Parts: sequence; C-alpha cells; structure tokens
Amino acid sequence: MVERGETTRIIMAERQSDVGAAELEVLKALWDRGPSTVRQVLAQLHAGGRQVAYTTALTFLTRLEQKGFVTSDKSELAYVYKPKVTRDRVRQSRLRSLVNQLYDGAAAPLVVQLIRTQRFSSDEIAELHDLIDRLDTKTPAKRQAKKRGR
Amino acid sequence: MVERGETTRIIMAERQSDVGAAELEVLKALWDRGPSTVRQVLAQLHAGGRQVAYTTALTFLTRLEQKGFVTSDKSELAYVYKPKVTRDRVRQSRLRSLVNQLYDGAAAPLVVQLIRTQRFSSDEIAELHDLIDRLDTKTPAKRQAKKRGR
DNA sequence: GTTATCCTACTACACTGGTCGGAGATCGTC
DNA sequence: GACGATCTCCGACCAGTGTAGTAGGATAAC
Repeated sequence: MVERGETTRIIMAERQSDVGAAELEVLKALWDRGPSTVRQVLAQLHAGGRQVAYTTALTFLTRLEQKGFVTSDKSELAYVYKPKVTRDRVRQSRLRSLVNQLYDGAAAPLVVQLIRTQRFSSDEIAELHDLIDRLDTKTPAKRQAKKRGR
Repeated sequence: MVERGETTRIIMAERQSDVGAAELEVLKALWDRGPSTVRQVLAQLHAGGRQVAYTTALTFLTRLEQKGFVTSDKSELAYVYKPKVTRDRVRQSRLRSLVNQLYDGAAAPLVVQLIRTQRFSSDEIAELHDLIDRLDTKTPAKRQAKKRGR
C-alpha cells in the first residue's frame, strides 16, 4: 500500500512548528510579565479578555515548550515558564513568512503599501524620514559588513 | 452554563474565513493566469512546484468559492474560476492581522523594523524616500492618489 | 453503442490548534 | 491522618486545512 501518510507528514513538517494565535497570546503574556506560572499567565489572559480555563493555559504552555518557544523550571510549588524566543524574533519570522507568501520575498513593495495605506503621526514620519536618510547614505551593498548597528 | 460550542464558534468566527497557505497558492494561480479551469490551475501549481492531485486543486477551488474568494462560471466543458478578491485586498488584510497580532495595531514599528532589517536597492530607497517626503507634506488624511499600481 | 476521457460531487483521513475535564500527586491545615 | 486547594498529566473533542480516492455524469472517439 502506498503510505500516503508519509508524504503528508513530510509536507506538514515544512509548514509546521509555528505558533498559533492563542499560543501567541500566551507568549505575549510571558513577554509582558516575564517568567510566570500557569496561574499568572491565566490571569494575564483573562485581563486581556481571553476567558479560557486553567487547563487550556496549561496546554498552551506545554505545547509551546514542546515546540521550543518557552522553557519551564520547577521552582516552589508550580512550574515557572519563561519565553525562549524574543518578541522580535517572532515578529521577524512572521514578517518573513508574509513577505515570502504574498510579496515574492521582496520587502520593498510591502513597505510601500504600508506607507501608502497606514496613517502615521508626525513623530513617526520624522523617524521614518531619518531611517531612510540613513539607508541612503549607507551603501546599498551589504557586503560592507561589520556595522555594529542593531 | 452555556454550551461551550457557542463560545467556541464565536471565537472561531473572528479568526475564520481566512485563506490557508495552499489555498493561497491557488488564488495566486488565478491572479497570475486570470480566469482558469481546474486543470489550468493545477498546471500552474505544478509549475510552481506544488505536486498535488487534480481533486486537491478542485477541493481548494471549491472551498475558496464557499468562502467567497472566487467565483465560477460553467462555460464550455469545465467550470472557469476567477478570483473575487484582489491580491492587494488579501495583502492588506494579512498585513492588518499581522499588525494587530504582533504590533499592537501600530504600523510604524513594523515599517521601522522592515527598513532596518531588509535590504533595498537604490531604486527602492529612492521610491521610499519619495513616498515619505510626500507623507510629510500631506497631512495624514486618506489621499487616494491615482498612482498606478504595479 | 461501447469505450476511453474528462469533469464534478461526495466522502474520507490525518494533523494542527483551540478548548477542556477528570485523575492522580502534593501540600498546607486542622 | 483526613480534607481541601493546587498543580500536572493524559486524553478528548471539534473545526479547519491539506490531501486525495471513488462514483457518476457528460463528452469525444471509434
């Protein structure tokens, strides 16, 4: 028999291991609060309007740990979970996905679209101005390397 | 206690009606080729490296139609499907989701991150420069210039 | 008319993600 | 040492998505 399951599993493997929307909320709770117990995360979720059960929060944390996005330490009474990935990392990764999926990997059109369709405060505009100016002066070539910029 | 299914359905409703990754490929095929039959879409998918069965493509198109993203007309032999949403619309919507989910609804930090982490050609930089300059002068209103899209 | 071909409809199945409940382990208190 | 509050583990359910097989209707080709 043809193991269809095999193929499926492989294909799935590629697009796998991402954080779901609800799981992301949990991650956010950890980013905002720092290391937390299930109960604390739960409270944070409730504060954010997400009414879920204790075990649901626990499930999310467990799954996030399996996926490698958080770690846990047994301290006193309960496990304390803390994020293993930064908010920036996740943003970065999501952004890359979006760019690849919908913009053929080219970020520029995305930026253009954003600038065209979103509103910005004058402060923000100033900041963008600044950034772009700096882009301008830095050579477009990236093999200049070693600029310690963040 | 209310039946849990209720709540679930409501919550689902929010995050629902989105296009999956594989479905998106199908939409892209339609955007690229214009109105197409299942077989043509399938060929496009194969060309793009996605080896799926005919019925799989059919399923995607059917589901996309149910979700309201494409329409179909029975012409000659086979149904001809065409997109009901534009690429831009989908981009827009995905972008909004991303901004809401990870940037608290504020687009500016996203733009900043993009400009910081992505490389741009000098042409692109020039374009961005231009755009921002225009942003500067025009007050944050919804100027819908007749700029031709790409 | 029979056959090969193409198309659609229906059904199915695995996996993921959101959501929990119940069962057992622990701990603090009478 | 029994009781109640917590905590974790395990299993479960449902909807959605990716993937496809099969059956049956139409069409084209002898």
